[in-house]
Amino acid sequence: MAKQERYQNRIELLQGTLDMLILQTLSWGAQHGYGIGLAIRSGSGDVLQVETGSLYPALHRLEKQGWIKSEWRNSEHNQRAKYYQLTAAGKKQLLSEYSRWSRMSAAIAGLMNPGESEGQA
Amino acid sequence: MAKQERYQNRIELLQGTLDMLILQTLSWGAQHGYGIGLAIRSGSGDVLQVETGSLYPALHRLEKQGWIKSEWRNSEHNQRAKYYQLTAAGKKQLLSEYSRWSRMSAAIAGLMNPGESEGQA
DNA sequence: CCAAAGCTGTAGAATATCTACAGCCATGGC
DNA sequence: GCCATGGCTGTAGATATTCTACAGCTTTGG
Repeated sequence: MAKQERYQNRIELLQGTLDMLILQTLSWGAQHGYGIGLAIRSGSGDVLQVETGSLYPALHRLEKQGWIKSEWRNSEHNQRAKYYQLTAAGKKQLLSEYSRWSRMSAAIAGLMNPGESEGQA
Repeated sequence: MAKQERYQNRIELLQGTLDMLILQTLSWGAQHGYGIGLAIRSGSGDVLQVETGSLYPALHRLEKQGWIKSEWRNSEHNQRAKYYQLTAAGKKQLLSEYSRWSRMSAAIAGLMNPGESEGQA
């Protein structure tokens, strides 16, 4: 590799959180893949965005795990779309992933803001 | 693959945050790799832990980027150790990564707790 | 003298995300 | 009628990060 090319993969999500975000979106009701992507994007104020090349493989993965199940229907726009909904196992999984996320993000926040209880203001 | 074997790679960190955590640790003063690992672990109340196979490659990566620089010294325990310290570029990088982290974790929190301004308590 | 702890390192596996490409259908404007 | 655009699903391959597992050296203490 003559050129090192410093070729940052732009990652628009925190890795490991996509599954949780999909499950959370579905906890508001059945939805198709395209709609899930839009919901995550708009629900985060355009901060988080999922590329289709990440989204669809993730949906297939989650379905294979039994956390979501799908059904072909017609969308609002009269297009064929695969609607997903949470299974009971998926609800459990969502709780579990959220718990892990909470624990870890709190730990990181603690490391990044040490002495937060010191009330230095 | 006859057996699916569901073989979860246990990830004890949120992917993409290790560099930030290392830089943050070094912002408190020069430290060697082994000490950085301990600091992250104890500073997070044992929630976050870095394996040596993740830690040392990360340090080499950061040094190659010019965000940290190293120097061999003797440790408290009279062992040869490579002490790292932040460069000016590293301080900038830390701010940048923290900003990205804050933005994204806030966005995720918003999605996971919709209606937080609804003050239902 | 030897075990345990301190300290650094590499190789290879597993996985998640991205970029880039591909294709189909429906609607609306011309 | 035609075509562009948007809605919708999907795959292949590149890239990056983390982990597991291994390897080796030094110092101190019993």
